[in-house]
Amino acid sequence: MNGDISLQTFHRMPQYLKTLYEFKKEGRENVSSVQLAEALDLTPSIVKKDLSQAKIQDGKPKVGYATVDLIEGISEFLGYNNLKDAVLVGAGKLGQALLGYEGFGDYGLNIVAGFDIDDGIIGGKIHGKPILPTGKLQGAVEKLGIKIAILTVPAEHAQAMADLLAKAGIRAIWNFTTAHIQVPDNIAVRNENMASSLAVLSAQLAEIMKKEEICN
Amino acid sequence: MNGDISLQTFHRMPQYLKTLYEFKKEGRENVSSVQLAEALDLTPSIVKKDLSQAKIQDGKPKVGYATVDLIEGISEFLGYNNLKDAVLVGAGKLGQALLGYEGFGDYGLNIVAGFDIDDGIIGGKIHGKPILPTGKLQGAVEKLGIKIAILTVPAEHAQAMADLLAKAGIRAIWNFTTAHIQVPDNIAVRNENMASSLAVLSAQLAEIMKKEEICN
DNA sequence: TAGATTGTTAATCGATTAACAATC
DNA sequence: TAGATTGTTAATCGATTAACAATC
Repeated sequence: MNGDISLQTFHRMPQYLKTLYEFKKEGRENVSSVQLAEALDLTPSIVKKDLSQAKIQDGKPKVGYATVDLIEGISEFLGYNNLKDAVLVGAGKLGQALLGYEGFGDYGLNIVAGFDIDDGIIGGKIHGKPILPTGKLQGAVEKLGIKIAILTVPAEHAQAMADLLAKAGIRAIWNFTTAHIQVPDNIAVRNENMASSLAVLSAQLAEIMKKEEICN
Repeated sequence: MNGDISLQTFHRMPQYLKTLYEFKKEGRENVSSVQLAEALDLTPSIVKKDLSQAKIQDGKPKVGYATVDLIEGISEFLGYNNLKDAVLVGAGKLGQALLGYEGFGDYGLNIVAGFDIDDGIIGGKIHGKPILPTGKLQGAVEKLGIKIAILTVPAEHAQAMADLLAKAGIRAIWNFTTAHIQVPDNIAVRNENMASSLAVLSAQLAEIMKKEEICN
């Protein structure tokens, strides 16, 4: 049913939603593809294509889309209305920050617990989330039928932990480590690789600095 | 000079580097595009293209690339050898986690200070980095000639802060907020949007769960 | 030498953009 | 009605993949 919608489209949806909330706050009852595109530095074409492919709600020629209906439609489309449980593996600095990140609820994600090997934090709570020993990971995931894991362990443990997660029945791994993990193809992986992101930003910066030099 | 190298190539470079370090540790003196591709789930074609476009060091037919030379070449290419200073704006939970992230040094990035408006943390240090009032941001950036900023303020302040950063002479913004920021086109922006990433992962998960359903 | 692997060119693929008929 | 905007189709663009001559 969504197999033909590109992942790029999914990537833009939360941005549309955020913009729509702002428009709603400003009292706009309708929005056009041009307005959405301008707010997000996109083209009207891509906005129209995304919305027409993905959503139940139709726009009206000359009027645009009804703001609140579009908000509801995209929220539904993204599954923000029914929370999905997740576990977080590796409660170090980054893991703790993510445990305390309040935005996830808005995005339909509920972290039920963190797992770690450090006895100093096991048994306690961080930002209200219980920290359990890694040994209990598989049992908890199986019992609760959890499909999503956030991976924030040190890079050298990433693959071993991914294997364990796979065995436990996890079907989506949000990988915040710098390691590339190998998983069976019935598991989705999304890499949040800081080093890669920074490399791209640096390249863009170098390009800009070069241009400035030329112009001086 | 690098204007014709795609940003995708830059994105893959740190992954090559990481893999090469592992290969080196295993004692491999040479690596082929096939080996690199296998380790990272890429095709040999893209590896060869990336390396030939970006790098000074040539591979040898039948042998491959010299591991240590390739490491050196990519490190140089990515600018890991000369640290670039950066400021971090917004020392909340995520900001603090990034202030404490030790990996940045390896990637050529040095965070010199964090900025915030909270008197409770201003004047102190977090993970060894001084926290200064936002009012001192512009002066510090100008004086030190800093070009890179990490943006971790609440979304509603993102645009105002981006404007301030632009005025101060920042040329690259690593945006960790969910807000889309508008900047002049002599400033590079890299968005690290959790909501967008999660949307993509959820879509992939939904696809997988659908397949499993069909097969049962 | 024979065969593996490079570097590069041409073909493919997929996503974005442009164009336009339909329509409110 | 006239004009703005949708939804969709065709054209463009860029990145990946496949193919292959060069070569160690």
